[in-house]
Order: sequence, then C-alpha cells, then structure tokens
Amino acid sequence: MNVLSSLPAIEALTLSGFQPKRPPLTERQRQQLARVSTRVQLKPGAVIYRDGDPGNAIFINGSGVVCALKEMRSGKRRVAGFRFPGDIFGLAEHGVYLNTTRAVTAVALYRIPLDTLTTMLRQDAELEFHFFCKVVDELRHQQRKSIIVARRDAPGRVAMFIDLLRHNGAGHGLGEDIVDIPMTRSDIGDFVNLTLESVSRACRRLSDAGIVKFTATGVHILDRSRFRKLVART
Amino acid sequence: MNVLSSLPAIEALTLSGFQPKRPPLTERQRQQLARVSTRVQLKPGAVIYRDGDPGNAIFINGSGVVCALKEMRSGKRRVAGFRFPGDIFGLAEHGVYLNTTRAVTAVALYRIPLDTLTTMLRQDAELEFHFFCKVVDELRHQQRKSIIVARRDAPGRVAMFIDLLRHNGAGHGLGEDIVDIPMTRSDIGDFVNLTLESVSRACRRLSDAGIVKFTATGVHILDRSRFRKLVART
DNA sequence: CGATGCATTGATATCGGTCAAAGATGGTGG
DNA sequence: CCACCATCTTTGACCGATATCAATGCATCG
Repeated sequence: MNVLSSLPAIEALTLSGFQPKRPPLTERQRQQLARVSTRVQLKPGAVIYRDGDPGNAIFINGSGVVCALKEMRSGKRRVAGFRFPGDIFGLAEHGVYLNTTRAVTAVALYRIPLDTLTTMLRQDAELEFHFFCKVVDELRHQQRKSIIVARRDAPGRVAMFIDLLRHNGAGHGLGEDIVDIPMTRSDIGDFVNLTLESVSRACRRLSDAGIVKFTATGVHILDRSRFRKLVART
Repeated sequence: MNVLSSLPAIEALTLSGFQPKRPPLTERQRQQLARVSTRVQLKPGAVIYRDGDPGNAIFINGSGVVCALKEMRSGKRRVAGFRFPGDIFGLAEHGVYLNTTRAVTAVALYRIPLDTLTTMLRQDAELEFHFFCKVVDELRHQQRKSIIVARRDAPGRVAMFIDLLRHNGAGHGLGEDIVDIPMTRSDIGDFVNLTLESVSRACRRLSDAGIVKFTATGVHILDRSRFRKLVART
C-alpha cells in the first residue's frame, strides 16, 4: 500500500498545517529526509519547474517562499498557492508537473527523488500516516480557501490574505501584528482573484480605514479587532 | 493507525469520483457496510443535520441528491457542495457537524456510527487505503472547483455547473445530453457564487444562444461543441 | 381557489476590470 | 556615485457585469 502513488494530482502538501494539530515530523524522520535529499538554493524569481515539465522528484521548502501557479492560454495566471517552510510540493501526475513554481524570495529547497520517498514511506507506516494527515490538512485548507475567496469584497480578500501570511509567515510567531509580504501585488491578485490594481486599491482602503499600515516590505496591523472582524466575516 | 480520526474537517468524500480512476468498493465491502448501517429515507427539503449539531455518525448517499451548506450570520448561504449517490458525508469535527445538509430530492441514506466504521477500517487495510484515495479524489475535486468558480462569467459558471451534474447525475450514463436539475436556482447560485437572479439570466443567455434548452426539471444540451468550449475555457 | 415558494424580468447602483499614465524602488553599469 | 532602466506600485477615468431592489408570472399544494 503505497501512499504516494495515490497522490497524482495534489501538487502540494503542508507539513506545517494551517492550524497545527498534528505532530510535526520527528527528529529521526527529519534526519532521514535530510540524508536522502539534495539541497538547492535559489534566488528570487528563479523557476523551480514548469507546468508540463517531466519530473520525478518532490521538494520540501526549507526556507523562503515559493509561488505555485498555472498559466492559462489567455495569458492570465492563477496562483494555486504559496509554499512556506515545511511545505512539500512538486507532486506530479504521470511524471509531469502540474504547475509552474517560482521562488518568491531566496529559498533553500530539499529535493528528494520520488522513488526514494516511496521506499521510505513503504518502510515507515508512521511516516506514511503522517503524509496522509497532510493530505487531509491540505484538503481542509483548500476548502477554507474556496469558501473565503468567493463572495467577499476586495478589502476582505486582501485582509484574509494578510491573515494567511500572518499564520504561515516565517520569522514571526503566530499572532504577530507585523506581517512580511514578500510577493508582488500581482501574485496576490492572482491568488485571491483580483487584478493587481484592485489589490492596490484594497490596500489603500484598509490603510485609509486605519486598520493597517503598509510598510516597504510588509504590513502592520493597527486595529486588531477590526482586522479580525474583517477576516472572520464569511 | 486510524484513518478516520484524521478526517475531522473534511465533511464529505466522493466514492464515485469525478473522474473514476480508483476501483469502487468491492461487493464484499459494500455488503459489510450495509450490514452495519441503518437505512434512512427522507423527503425533499428534509434536514439531515445542522451545522453545530453533535453527531458521530456518517452517511452514505444511496439515492437522490443532498445539499451541504453553510449559513452566514449575514443570512447568506454558501453551498459547499452536493452529495450524489455513492458519496460519503457527515464527517464531524470534535463530534460536531460542520455544515447543514438537506435533502434536495427524496433520498435514501445509510447511516453508520463512526465507531463502527473506524473499527472496520482498522481491520481492513484495503478499505482504509480506499478511503485515503477518496480523500485524494476529494482534494482534486476541490482544487478543480476553486479554479473554476473564480474568474469566469455567469454563463460560464452555470455551464460548468450543468457539466458537473452531467457527470454526477444519477440515472444517466456519462456524456448524456439531457441533464436533470433537481435543485433550485438559489441553491445553484449559492454554489457557483451568483445570485439566483444572475443564475436565471445566465440560463436565459445560454438558452438564447441556442446552446441549451431548459425543460421543466432539467436542461437539454443542444450544441455540444459550444457547450464543451464554454466549460473547458479556464 | 387563495397561498406559498420558485422563476423570470426590469431598473438602477455598485464594484471591480480595463486602459492609461505617472510615481517609487532597486539593480546595473558607466 | 550617479544616471538609467526595468519592475512594481499607485492613482485616475471609464465601462461593463453582476448585485440589489422590486414587481410580476407561474406552478404546486393545501
């Protein structure tokens, strides 16, 4: 019973779940993964793989932020999601990657051949179960996103995006009020389904309302209660 | 290693996957499930359970269509999805249901205590693996939906909804051109994120374009190629 | 045969998309 | 060190699609 063979179309898993409920990888497992992986360092903007590329290795994000996107023939892009430290991505269907992934910041990745991981999982039921839990987490995350992205005005979507960064962002503890925003307005728009101009205007409106204050590289949440209300309102 | 304990927030699985790639339940497993379930028959409109209700039983849809929805305090509803024959639903988080589910048509359900199913899965690795595959299917389905619902005009969304019914609808083989629509415009709108008026107008536009023809209880696809183009265009 | 719920249609308002231009910002090379 | 260029961001004007509000039509069921 091989778990990975049943993950053709998922593309990514979140090891550090949105609401961390499951135990993270054990130290033993972490070391085991490190032993079989090759470390890859990339600069901002570097493409990790393209939609349609053949590939049979998966990646674990060690540090930085990665953007997974799909390009339409219309030229529009759709950001499937961002991969934060701890996230696994690069699951292919029939040996072909499903998305294009690009480094948003400088990133350090661990590249693991699929064969190797498959073997590891076959030998370690606990690790396999861990992967299963990650699939479930990812599903929960997807459901949450699809509910949030729809039916919501632009400032609401941007607020919920900031909240997502607040929870996933590296370098800050949960509940931090200063959030780093490494990706462009365009990336954000393609993720929350707005144009980059609308994202900009939404940021301004949040700013004008005194809820947040934008800095060069991020945002400062000024009025926590109003921000929460904006995010919570489904 | 118990699979179900890790499915707190999923709410539903699709046994008859959107693109059936995995083997369905074996006859033995089907009989096993039938033995431990109680059959429930409901009329259209009947509520199966409400968001927040305590519950520790899951349901398998035997026939008919069920609607799973979330109600917002604003009074708006959001349809998470429809459950067709073969679908499993009613997975609760901490013993509390996450959605309200309602019979759209007359339905026959199989109600199975979670304990019982858990035990069964623990004893049957193949069945457990089958469930895992269903989680993956559901995740794929979610990703597909979230990509489709966003960035698309009203007629496009309605067309893709009709296409979804065409694949899932009971009583017709795949690829059938006559599709039954048991749910209301309001339900459709809450699913594809349009108002009921916009759904109505979109139907009219599809009608006027000669692509489909609406009947009392469903829709007839007249121009298959244009319909496909409309659905395929991401 | 009213009453109720659902569907259709119309008028108007609003929000975000599109097009366009003008600031920031950061990196590169002279 | 500064000028220049590319990229990102902001802002504005306008338009179109959908939400909203409102009325009517149309079934089904007491």
